[in-house]
Amino acid sequence: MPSHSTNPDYIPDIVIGRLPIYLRALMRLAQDGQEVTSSHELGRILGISSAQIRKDLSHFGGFGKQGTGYQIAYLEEKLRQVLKVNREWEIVLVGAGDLGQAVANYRGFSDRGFNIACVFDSNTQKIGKKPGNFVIQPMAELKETVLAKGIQIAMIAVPAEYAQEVANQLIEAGVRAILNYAPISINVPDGVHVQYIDPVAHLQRMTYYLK
Amino acid sequence: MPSHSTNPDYIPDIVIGRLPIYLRALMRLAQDGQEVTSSHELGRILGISSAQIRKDLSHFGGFGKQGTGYQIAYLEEKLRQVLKVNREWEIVLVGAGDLGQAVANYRGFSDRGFNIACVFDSNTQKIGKKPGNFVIQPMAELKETVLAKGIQIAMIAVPAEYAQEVANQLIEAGVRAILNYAPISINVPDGVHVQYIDPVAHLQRMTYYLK
DNA sequence: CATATCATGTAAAACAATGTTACTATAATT
DNA sequence: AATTATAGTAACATTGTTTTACATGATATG
Repeated sequence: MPSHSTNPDYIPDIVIGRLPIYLRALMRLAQDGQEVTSSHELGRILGISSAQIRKDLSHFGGFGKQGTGYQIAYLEEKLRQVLKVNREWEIVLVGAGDLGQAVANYRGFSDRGFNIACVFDSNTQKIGKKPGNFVIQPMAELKETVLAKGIQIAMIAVPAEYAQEVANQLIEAGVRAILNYAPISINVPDGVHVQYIDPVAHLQRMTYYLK
Repeated sequence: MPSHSTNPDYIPDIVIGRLPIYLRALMRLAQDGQEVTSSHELGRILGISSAQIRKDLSHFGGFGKQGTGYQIAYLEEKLRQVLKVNREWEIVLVGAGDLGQAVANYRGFSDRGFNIACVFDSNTQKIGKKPGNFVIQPMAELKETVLAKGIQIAMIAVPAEYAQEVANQLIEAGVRAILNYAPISINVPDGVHVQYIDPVAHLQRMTYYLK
């Protein structure tokens, strides 16, 4: 997450983070049969100011039409291009415990262009066919398999104490983006991106405001 | 998420959001048998500057000792107090499909003080005993049950098209904090907090930087 | 015991993000 | 033709966030 105001092409990560939210809203509007929307409507739906939406989008070009608004299908396509999700991505999943199996079986990934291409676990008893259609492979095969497939994205669903070591191996195998379900922060070199899914952290963030 | 610089007690939400991360790191250090840490060590572990950690903590008082650092157990306890997680919280879960059942069976919640107290689903065929120890109740019983138990926290794991309506019913029943697993933004009145779990949005945020 | 080192807490400064306003250009509607 | 709606842009003000610098106190060392 570099910044460097010296680089005019630099776009704040916080802006990138809002694009999937815009995309999600556009998909919903499209599904409801709507063809055109506006920054005001999007803002109302998302609880974001219309000015901010226009400003965010203007980083990437003019996608709307003055007086009319945005063609939903067109803007959706443009956002997919920007986010590079106008293609399918293969993912490697490490960890086939309860959490890992739930992640493997979650339909939302393949529905939205992310295919789990292989699953690894250190428990040799799990090697073989287990959840859904996935053949669980031993960790020893990770590097070779991931390199061969050229996979750049990983999900980690192992106990916290193993997450860092797993991350190291993944990075060794060429992974550049990690979605970490383990409740622990991991250290990665520059150029590798990490996002965290920790539902309990989200809950704890809200309890502050309760009672 | 109000601000108002007129209120000296106001603490930025982004600061609140980092406290669970600090807590998570402290728990790990404690588990490893360590008794004392410092803002520098925490910063190194978390990839956050030590100054920011000190500043964040200073909002709530002086928890450290100059020259020494922070007693891990003490700081952990203080953070729990601030976040109000030095107690157990009951949660209502709505949605008992694949995702809802996976959420219901996830050990991480009860391990960290969040107990799923009841589960609702609109599919009458699911009413009865299904996942883990949870008896799935019909939506018609939601308001009465949640009000009677005084539950303030909910998790939504229903298809996106039903999420807003479910949220409305939950808020009617007194819920003030919602963890939404449905990939859609929901509108809530002031005083109700929402957090989102959308793994695909996290992945899409990272693909921008790939290739 | 004096000195060096380490670490917190905080004030000030620097930086970044957001919101506001004003404006132009364009499109659709009346 | 006039009115209304909207995007896109720029300038600005405001707010929020992070970093820097440093005074103070604690600990360790020689």
